Amino acid sequence: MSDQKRLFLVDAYALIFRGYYAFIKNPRINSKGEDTSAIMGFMNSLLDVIKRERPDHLAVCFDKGGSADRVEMYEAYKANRDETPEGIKTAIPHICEILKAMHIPIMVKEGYEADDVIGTLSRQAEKEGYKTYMVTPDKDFAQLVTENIFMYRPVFGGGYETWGIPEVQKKFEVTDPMQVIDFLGMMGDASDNIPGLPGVGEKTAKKLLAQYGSMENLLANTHELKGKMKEKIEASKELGMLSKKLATIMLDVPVTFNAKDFELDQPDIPKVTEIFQELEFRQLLSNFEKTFALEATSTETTSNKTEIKSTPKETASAGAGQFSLFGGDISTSKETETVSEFTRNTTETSSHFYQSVASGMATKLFIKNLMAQNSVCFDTETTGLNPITAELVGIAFSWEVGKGFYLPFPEDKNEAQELIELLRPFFESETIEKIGQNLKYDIKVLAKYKVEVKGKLFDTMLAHYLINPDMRHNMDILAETYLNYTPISIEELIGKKGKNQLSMRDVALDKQTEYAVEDADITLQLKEHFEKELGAANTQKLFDDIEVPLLRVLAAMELEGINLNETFLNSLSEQLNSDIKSLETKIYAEAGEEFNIASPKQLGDILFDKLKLVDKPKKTKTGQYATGEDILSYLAKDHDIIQHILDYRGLAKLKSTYVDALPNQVEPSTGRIHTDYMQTVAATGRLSSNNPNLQNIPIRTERGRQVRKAFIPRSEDYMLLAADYSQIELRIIAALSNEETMINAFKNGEDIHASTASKVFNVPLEEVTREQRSNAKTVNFGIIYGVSAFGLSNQTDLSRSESKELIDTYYATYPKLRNYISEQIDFARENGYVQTVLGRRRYLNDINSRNAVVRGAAERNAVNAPIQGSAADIIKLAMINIFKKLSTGNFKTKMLLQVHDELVFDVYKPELEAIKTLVKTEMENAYKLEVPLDVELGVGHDWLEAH
DNA sequence: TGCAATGCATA
DNA sequence: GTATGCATTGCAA
Repeated sequence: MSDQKRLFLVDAYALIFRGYYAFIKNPRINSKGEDTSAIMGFMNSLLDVIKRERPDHLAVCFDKGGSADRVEMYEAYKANRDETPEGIKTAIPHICEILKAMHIPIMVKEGYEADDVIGTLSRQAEKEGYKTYMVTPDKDFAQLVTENIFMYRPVFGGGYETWGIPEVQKKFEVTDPMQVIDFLGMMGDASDNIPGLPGVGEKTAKKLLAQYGSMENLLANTHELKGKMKEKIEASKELGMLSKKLATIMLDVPVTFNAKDFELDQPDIPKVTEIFQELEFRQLLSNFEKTFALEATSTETTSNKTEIKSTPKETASAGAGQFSLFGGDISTSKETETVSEFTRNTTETSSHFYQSVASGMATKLFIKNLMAQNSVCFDTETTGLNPITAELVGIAFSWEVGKGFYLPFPEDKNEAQELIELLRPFFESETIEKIGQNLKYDIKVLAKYKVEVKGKLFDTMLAHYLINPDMRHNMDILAETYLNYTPISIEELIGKKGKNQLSMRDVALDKQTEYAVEDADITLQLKEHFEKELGAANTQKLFDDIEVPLLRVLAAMELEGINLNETFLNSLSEQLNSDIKSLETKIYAEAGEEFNIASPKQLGDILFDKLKLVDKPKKTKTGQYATGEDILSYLAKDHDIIQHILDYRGLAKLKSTYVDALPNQVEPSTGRIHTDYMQTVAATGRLSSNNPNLQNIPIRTERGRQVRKAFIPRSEDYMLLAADYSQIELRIIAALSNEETMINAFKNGEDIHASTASKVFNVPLEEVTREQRSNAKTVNFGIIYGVSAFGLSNQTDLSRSESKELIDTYYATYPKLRNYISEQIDFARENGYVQTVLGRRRYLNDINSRNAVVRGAAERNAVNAPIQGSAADIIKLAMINIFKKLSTGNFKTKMLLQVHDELVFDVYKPELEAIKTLVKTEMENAYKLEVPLDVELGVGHDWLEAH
């Protein structure tokens, strides 16, 4: 190895942005509501570099105040950059503080970019005999590469690549790295707003460079070019030279490379520890400690450096002769400490003991051991994702971290049932707690084997939903976030989805075991993690009293499904088809040509380019003409074609999304539609429904409403009952704000929108016009969504100023409502979250954003989330109570659907009166507010009639 | 084949 | 102005 000294220069902003966006779908938010994604991302990269390369010398370089020289040359330089995201701005001071504590020099020079600082330092270091590595993903740096200066680029998916001269030559098709400047100058750079030569992209730039070698030479020989390109380039010679200058990294920044200052020495460990703890970087802290602890030991030991040892890993199969393995003595034998590794742990790097259990005696012994536990994590493996058709392939169990067992299931149905019978005492035990990730799925699978899962439940997915509802809750994400562990991916096991995907049944037993037990093991670890965090506030109660009991309710509703009148839908489809056809003919005639009406792009071109229906049409953000419903509605009265298009769209949507789609969703084995309720996706606490979505079946238009006729009771002996909360969100906001005027209106059973209109427009209740009521209704809803005059005027015929006036009068009428709204916003500012009546939280990181648009959105969330969320809490309570009564009362009636403020039941006719009372009582009394809750009931032979 | 953009259904 | 899910087009890979 060369003993040449190595200097690493880190391009701070580039890594910070990269880190920030790596977490963009899943931002890291700590308990104080701070977005720490950028800090985390940057620190991960920095520690990674230190750990991998152990540089002798290291500095981190920042931009400051942009490049004065470049802006002087070209006003638009970097002008199109979006404003730096809030999460990055707030990260910078933290990062600087950490770097200081780590004794890593920060290099900045006012008026220069990090590129220039790095360029200058690397040249200076080169003269002093250093090898320099520029740590950055930014390709622009390639121009600086020499024999002694390299790029050290993080690559997607982890790891780094080093670019020396040969790599740059290959990447850019140049002979000398300096030509990268010409290359960038020619093709331009959208992100830096370097214009480049018009019409020249990457391909052409490479070609020209190969031919002419430099920008100057190209511009001097434009006579050799041909056609359009010749014209364009000759006309832009100045632009070309300017672009080249802008792309050139400066090498004469007034900074000095002082070797002594740049030496990497031991950080101030207590200080760094303190900062990391403050930011709640548990995993990062341990990485940090390992990174520097390792360095300490490796310098102390004189013996040859020991690389990280390979890890013990055991996948054993317990045959009948190995009973003792169940006795619990295994932990003493092979287990060693988890390896200290910076990178994520995986099944390859973590010590574990996963075992499959053979049939016969081994299984019996295993179950005996299982029954002796107080709390067990389990995970079912099946042949597919649909729990109604999926068959059990195996079940994994774990009750001790790092250890678990896998019980494979025979393919033969009778044998499988025999095996599950052995497990019945476990699943139906009231005393053994069951832990799982998305237990609703496992419960549904086991229900097919007539096994009920009883006893206390702990669902890690639900737990995390309450802890941080804005995140996603896949096990893989949770494992990576909280355990720094990457589980075996299902794709690794059964392949990408599509043609050649295997079934779990086709996977070798040892692989099944590794995968399945790993899931159970991880889930168990996550549980230990989350149960502590649930302690905060009312979260534990919400978990125990709402989400976990609801899981069983939802499982039952989903298994039950709902009956669908397919014959009816088929005839509806025919009708729609002929109507669509005739509209199509009319539209083509009016447009003078045939085109795809469903394509917004083509439609826009026809309407606005060809027919020129409007002087200056509105464009969407992608530059297309906007053809949304709101836009077209304005034009409808002037042009027949518009109304026809709107009708066409409506019918086409109806047909494809509902009338034709629903019959395909009927489950053959039950003949019914089984939706899947997602309990952990809506940040406010609502449920969502998919495959199919039964929460958006049409109702507003006459035509659409017909689809509801297709939802019918299970048989002649049943009727559908629909129970709706009337105005629940308005009642909640009235109650929470303690606005007496509104509360009294509800108490008196008034028509709330008319009542609001009467007060706001100052007319007697009987004289409220339809228009006044309608406007009052819009404002009432607007309040729930966090009104603005702008939004209101968009929704009504009112102008912006009329809207403002209406809102002002509204607030004057209901002063406490206004107070409540500002209280919510203040609360969010102070605490970083808002909460529902049951204490369900929603964190709002942007509430203090300096960006007014972003902040405004967070403020509307602060108003809406408690309202929408409280309504969700209340109906969840009602569902749990009703479900309980239906079971204990041995009713034949089943709860089938939930649509946010509505419940639908399949009612056994003899039970109708009892059920009506039961449902209304439970719903209206699910939660006590200052305002009475009101539930409207409807009964019918289909869902439409029930309304 | 997968993804973003657009549009639209519900509460 | 809040919260979702899904069909379609059209482009990228």
